[in-house]
Amino acid sequence: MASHGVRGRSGGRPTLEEVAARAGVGRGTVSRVINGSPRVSEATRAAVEAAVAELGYVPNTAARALAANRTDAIALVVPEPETRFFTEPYFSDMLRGVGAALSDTEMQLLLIFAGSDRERQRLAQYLAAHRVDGVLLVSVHADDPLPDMLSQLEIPAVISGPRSADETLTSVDSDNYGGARQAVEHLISRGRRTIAHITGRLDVYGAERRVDGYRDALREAGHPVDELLIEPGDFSEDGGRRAMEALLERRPDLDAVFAASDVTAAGARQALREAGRRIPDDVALVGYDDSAIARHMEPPLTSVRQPIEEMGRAMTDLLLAEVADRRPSATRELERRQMVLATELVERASS
Amino acid sequence: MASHGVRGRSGGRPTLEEVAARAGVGRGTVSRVINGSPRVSEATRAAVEAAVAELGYVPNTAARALAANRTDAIALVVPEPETRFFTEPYFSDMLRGVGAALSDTEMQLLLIFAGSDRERQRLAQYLAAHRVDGVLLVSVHADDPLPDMLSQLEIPAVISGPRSADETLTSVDSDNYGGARQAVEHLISRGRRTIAHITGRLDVYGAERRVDGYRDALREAGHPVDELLIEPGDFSEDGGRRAMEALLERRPDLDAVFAASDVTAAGARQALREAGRRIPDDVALVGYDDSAIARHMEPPLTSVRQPIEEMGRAMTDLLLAEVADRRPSATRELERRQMVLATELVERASS
DNA sequence: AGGTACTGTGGGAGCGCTCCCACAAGTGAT
DNA sequence: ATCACTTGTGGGAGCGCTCCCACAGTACCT
Repeated sequence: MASHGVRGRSGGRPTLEEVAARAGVGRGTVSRVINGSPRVSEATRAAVEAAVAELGYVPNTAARALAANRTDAIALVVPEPETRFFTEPYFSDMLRGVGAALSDTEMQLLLIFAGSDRERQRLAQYLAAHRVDGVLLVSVHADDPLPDMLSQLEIPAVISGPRSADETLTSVDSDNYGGARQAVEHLISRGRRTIAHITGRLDVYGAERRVDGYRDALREAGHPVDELLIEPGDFSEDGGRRAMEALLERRPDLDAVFAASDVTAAGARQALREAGRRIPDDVALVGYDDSAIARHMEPPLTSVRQPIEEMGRAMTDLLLAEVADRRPSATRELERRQMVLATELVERASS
Repeated sequence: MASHGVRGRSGGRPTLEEVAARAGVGRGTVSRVINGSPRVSEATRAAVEAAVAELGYVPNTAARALAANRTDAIALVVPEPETRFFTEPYFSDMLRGVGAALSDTEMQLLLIFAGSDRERQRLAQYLAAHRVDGVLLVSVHADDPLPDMLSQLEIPAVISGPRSADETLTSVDSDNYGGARQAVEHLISRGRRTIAHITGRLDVYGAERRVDGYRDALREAGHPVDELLIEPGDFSEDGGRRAMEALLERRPDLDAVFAASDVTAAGARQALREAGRRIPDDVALVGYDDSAIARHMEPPLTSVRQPIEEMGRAMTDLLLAEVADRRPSATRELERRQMVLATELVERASS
């Protein structure tokens, strides 16, 4: 209650003003040194730095945030329940990349889960309060209102996996098209002739691009594209199994399958087994994601690896650039950017 | 819905002052309403709330933090590399508990990894800047300077697992002593007579307490405590195996083992197998932690479960209480608290 | 000599809040 | 009537920064 008046002028944390007095310069000069402005003479800079060290000065983030209208923090928003976050290696890889990109920055990372309605409510409040300078968005569903909310609030955001070909947000994605081509070209090079494709959920842009890659790879190799060899799946194991059954019925002569995810491939594998087809002898199988499933499948699954950690790093770099671009000092306008990272085919025994 | 119309000065967000003007009251009154002070008449409160809604007012966190000298955020500090965080269920359980306790609060949770030296450096800077109101500390090693740093900075902190019997920080722990007793009493009740104990790292307080529990349980059941039956381990699988080998050599007549962790038990199991002992027929085995290992072991391992999620919740509640206690409005001084939560024996086939 | 450009510096004016003092108005006791 | 409270309210004085304008000093032109 008695905390009125001079709040421990001797015991409290030193302020800019105190550092300035100690160094025998003005407040503005100390601020310039702290913020690395080039407009300070070498001698002055040294004096200020000495004073900072002597007093153990640490800038007050709140004051800075208030005056400069920034927070020096970005959020990684995961619109999933925490469980998935811990279960799927995707997120930990992503987090590692983000962390790496941030490690030589002043930026603080906030991890925000928005799986439940309640959490989403909180998040909305949080964003409305502009408590972060930017947002990294991963694993966003097509109809999620989050991206638009961010646009409206004018909060810089980068999304992993654009929602469509003309995504308005800056995005980073792996080369779904190229990855699919790699898979199919690999199968062709192994002498497979009748290559089927079990797609992902086609309202996911990436899944669509994989179909495009599949088609073009066949076409360019001079193979006809038979629409009967394309069966929609939904990234799930069950979907993979059903799709495989349908394919076997329609084209029992197929000798290879490219599945849009490892999980889908696992489902397809079951259906193949039940139909008495051997992998890879009768039918070669290729998945997508190079997840743990791929390594542990029997036989181990050839799969397309996405550079998730790199994606995290790239997303962060792009976001930081956008954030920097909003600062008063910035001049040029950044154009919309869509970055695509190369995939890699990991060959295993299934093909 | 009206929030688009009144966008006034260069797209800025409404301020307290603007809300006050709109509601026809003073700035102080709006502040009181926002902060739920009881000293506001019903009519005024309603008018202010209407104005807040109409303008879509959201408090500026930075301004609040600066004026009130608080951040409305706490950190969960994990002094481990990220990998462990994602691998061990301990952390996700803990996080769930913390999240639950925070969910009806204004508090924001920050997740901070401090595994590498570099990260620790950052953390120190972060804490020095008082960017959080309080800190939750999990998995702290005995010689970690972090707790002292927090005391010095006068940042409220709660630690999971006290470092010693007279831990200076508020702490939450599971009942290591009681858990060990449960394990040993269970073995006794199953008719086991010669019960060995493989300890954890004895510089960890909790491990020490488990030894105490082991001793007391035997003593109270009228069994002699044979020091030759106590073999130090280090929580690792390899340590468990070596300890088991030593024990088998010294006391080949033993018929039960209480291991200080599931991982240790896994190591012990290997040594037992190699010595041709059957579990549980020849030797009963009990672990500690009730981790995934326990469930998947062959045979499934009886183990002592710690209520980790509850611990997270309790830690958070205690921390919030301490933080509230530092606020200017608070009067009473909180005493140092050490909370201990009960464990539960999960019986499986190994005993 | 004056003009025009820099570079480096000090410090005023806020940023949007919270805290607290002052004070009006109401209540009930003398 | 006065006094002593209480309740509700307005608004000043900061919190510790950043931004930016003013201005001294120096340099290099015409």
